[in-house]
Amino acid sequence: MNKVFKALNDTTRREILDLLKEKDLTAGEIAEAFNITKPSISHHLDILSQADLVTSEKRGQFVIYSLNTTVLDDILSWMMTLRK
Amino acid sequence: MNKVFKALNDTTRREILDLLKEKDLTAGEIAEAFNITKPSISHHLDILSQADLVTSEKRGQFVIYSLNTTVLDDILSWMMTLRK
DNA sequence: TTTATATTTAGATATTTGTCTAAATACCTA
DNA sequence: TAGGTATTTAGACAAATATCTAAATATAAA
Repeated sequence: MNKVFKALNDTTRREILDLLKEKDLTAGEIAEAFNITKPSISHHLDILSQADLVTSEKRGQFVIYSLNTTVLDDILSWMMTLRK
Repeated sequence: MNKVFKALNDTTRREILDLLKEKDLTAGEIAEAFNITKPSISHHLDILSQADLVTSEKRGQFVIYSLNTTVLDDILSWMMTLRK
């Protein structure tokens, strides 16, 4: 759960997930949505990947990112039991 | 949501919440559960308080901490819509 | 093969974070 | 009031983090 919480602890990364909720996007399309340089967005995507919150697939010159929410299940159930 | 995610992004703090799920505890009782100095635990409790994940009440020399899970609601619903 | 586009890697830097020790504050009890 | 216990505050420090620029890599197109 550590890596997931770490990945979620950043507004930009949470907004990236919100974007990917709508549809898969290339790294460049994601970067265009923010006032941050591409290398910085690439770094954010790497952290999201490490947490398995996104998956990526290379297609030609592009890298397409997709949302993966299955890793949220543990956090969700932890929070639910915390609420009891 | 920022402060809550920040507060949750630490194993010690999440374990403090787990402890408080069982029953209210004084700062000292919480500190005893960890191999960390009391000032450090106090700092963690401060971060949890700022996020409103715990409330505290002074009773004599003691400060009693309680869990407050209502601030998790926003996060929970955000995660649920992310899963769609 | 050369040039252009998409993305990541490397390295630097300022800020934030978790931890510590020492000191301060607050309350209780004799 | 004096001494003891509980907790927090202050200040320091090493490690982690978010960001940037410059360079490297990979693919596509001319």
